Amino acid sequence: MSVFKNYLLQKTSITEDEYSKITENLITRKVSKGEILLRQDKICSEVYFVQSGLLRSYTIDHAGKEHIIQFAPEEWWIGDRNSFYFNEPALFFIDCIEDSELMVLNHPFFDAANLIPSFSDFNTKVLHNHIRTLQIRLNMLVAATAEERYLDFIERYPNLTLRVPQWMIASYLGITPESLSRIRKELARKNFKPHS
Amino acid sequence: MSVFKNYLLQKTSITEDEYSKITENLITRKVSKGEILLRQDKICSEVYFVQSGLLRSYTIDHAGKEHIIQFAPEEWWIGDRNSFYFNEPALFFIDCIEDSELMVLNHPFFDAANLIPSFSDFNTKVLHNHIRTLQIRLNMLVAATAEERYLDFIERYPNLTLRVPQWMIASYLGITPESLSRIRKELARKNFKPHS
DNA sequence: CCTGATTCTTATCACAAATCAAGATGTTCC
DNA sequence: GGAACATCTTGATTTGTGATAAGAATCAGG
Repeated sequence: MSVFKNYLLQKTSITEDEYSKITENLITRKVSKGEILLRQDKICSEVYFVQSGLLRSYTIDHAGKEHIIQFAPEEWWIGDRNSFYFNEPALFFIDCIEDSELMVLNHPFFDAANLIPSFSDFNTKVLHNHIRTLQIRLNMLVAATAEERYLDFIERYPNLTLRVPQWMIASYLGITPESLSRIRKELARKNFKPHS
Repeated sequence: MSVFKNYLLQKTSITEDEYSKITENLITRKVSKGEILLRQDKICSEVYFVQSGLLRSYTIDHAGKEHIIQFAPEEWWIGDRNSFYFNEPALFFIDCIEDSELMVLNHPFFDAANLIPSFSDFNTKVLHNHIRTLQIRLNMLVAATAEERYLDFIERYPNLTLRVPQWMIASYLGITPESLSRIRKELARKNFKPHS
């Protein structure tokens, strides 16, 4: 059974028959490290469900510097919901951090699946989850220090801490790799131990 | 006709009859400047549609400092969607900047209204709009300088610029009022003119 | 009105983080 | 195994913003 099927059957009350029907035209895609799946200012016409591997979304500022918005490991959704829904230019890039396998979800899929109330309800839940994630991220950025944001990150995404290079974590936290290195050094000095 | 009725009939294909039916138990609430409508860590059980006036949402950090998340003038929605939907503690406060009149939308309203497809579709659109707003806000915070954020703000919310005190704009931008004052001075020196 | 409170500006000082630079360590791939 | 590259750390310096304080301008209420 695919990761996506297992996920949907577990999270919703969709039946096997309904699942078969709405996913009959779905495809999975294998992508390699470094591959770009969405470019800023392009229309996002697909939302991805990560079956294995790791993706990220990020913007590039006027100075050409990357700023990571989100990581998407196994069983996460990623895509520019705004661009997908409104057919507007995407607000960020999406690319591949590890070789990954994705379920590719397009408009025909959502149109068909949303006819099933249990999927439609679940999709609404996913949207609310997305809102929560963005809101928490926003709160941390405006209200917490770099050190607090780092501690929050390793608590919230413990397995990512080991999987992504530190310069990406720094980018996600909104600081430079040098600053993150110093924060880690200071935490070590204060005898802080991760995973305790 | 209430601002809310006018808004809904204009933005959706809801009929007058349907409107009457779903809103029969709705109430409007008049609130005064300074009144707190939602407290962080409490459950958000109402979403507000602002008919007149101006609200804001904000968090308070560990040091006790406010950070404004959002302004909500006429015809805007405000509420902690996450707390409302998941029954979780709210991530921010909501209070009143100007005396305002609100349409108070609770769970019974949404339960009834979502039975009407044209409302349900519209609600999904509102959620996507919210996601877009949060995403743009996030992008600005991580990728733009304080000056860029200020210029973006006065372009995006020209009428708010005149209605809210500058220390609130500074709080929204994630800087101190002093820093905003310096930025404005510098912009004036560079001969920048708003509303040209 | 007048008074007190709030808001905005300006100045000085301090500090956190960015930048610049160099070295050390680790990884990939031929 | 070694070359080439990427990553992480550390140090020196600069820069932007915060903290604090004080004065000017504006606003609100008795």
